[in-house]
Amino acid sequence: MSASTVVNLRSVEPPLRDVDLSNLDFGNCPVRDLISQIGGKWSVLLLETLAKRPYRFGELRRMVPDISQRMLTQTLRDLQRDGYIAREVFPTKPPSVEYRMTDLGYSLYDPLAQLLNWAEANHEAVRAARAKFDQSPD
Amino acid sequence: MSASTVVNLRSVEPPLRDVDLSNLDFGNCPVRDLISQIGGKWSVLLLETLAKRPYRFGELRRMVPDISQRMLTQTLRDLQRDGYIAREVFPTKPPSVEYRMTDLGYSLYDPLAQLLNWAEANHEAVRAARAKFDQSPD
DNA sequence: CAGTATCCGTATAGATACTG
DNA sequence: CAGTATCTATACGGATACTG
Repeated sequence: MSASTVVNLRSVEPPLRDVDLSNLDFGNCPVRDLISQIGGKWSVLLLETLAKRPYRFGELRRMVPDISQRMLTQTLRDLQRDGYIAREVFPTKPPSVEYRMTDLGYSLYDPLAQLLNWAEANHEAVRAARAKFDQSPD
Repeated sequence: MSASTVVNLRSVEPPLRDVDLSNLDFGNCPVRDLISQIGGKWSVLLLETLAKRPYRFGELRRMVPDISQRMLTQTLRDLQRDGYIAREVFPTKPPSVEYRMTDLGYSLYDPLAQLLNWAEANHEAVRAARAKFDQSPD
């Protein structure tokens, strides 16, 4: 969890380099901070949508019909607060508001998309594992 | 978010094409499925730990002191159910149980680690954006 | 159009006590 | 040692109604 975290894929002899849980100090842990944000029910979906192009509030509502107005507002505000998306108000009559992804948002979306690809590619394996476990928990 | 979703990996330039929200069918959405699992408070932490080497239950408890016994058990079972980790019981006296990462778990950990690296590298930017927003919400 | 405000049910997680 | 069982607090998310 430290900055020196290395992806060690082969557990040969233990390099035993600590995951450094000593200063995992939640609330300050950037990883949990990120995960808990994108772990929200709608965050990833909105990031995916806005990665394509900017959208207005009402457009987003129509594109993600299952979301309630409340959750759309809240999720957008959270994403904006963290700097992933920007909100621009056009003083039209009636007012319109546009949301667009920021550079920071795009930089997040790059590794995030790789994770999403993994999910797409491997969800069958996961479902299989799950079915097997539910049948006979080892 | 459907099975036909194609996530474009271009790390450079024009971000992304279709997301295909038309038939996003939650409950079957592999992405939400994954995100909601690793979105749990302890999943990522345990995956990181077990990516290093196998650990026994008690060792995990000591390495992640904040976790309750209940949540440790539950999170480990969930991760096992999805096939990310394996559980092996040694009929010693008293019994000992070892948890280790599976191949599927390692394959997940690869893209996941990239996301974690992003979090480490950019959490200052996020914190800054957040502070600015809290001071004067645009 | 793009939000707020309010209410309420459910899911998630912690504390504590007990067990094969 | 490695868990279960129970109870409880809170966070998350949905529905509905109202507004600049």
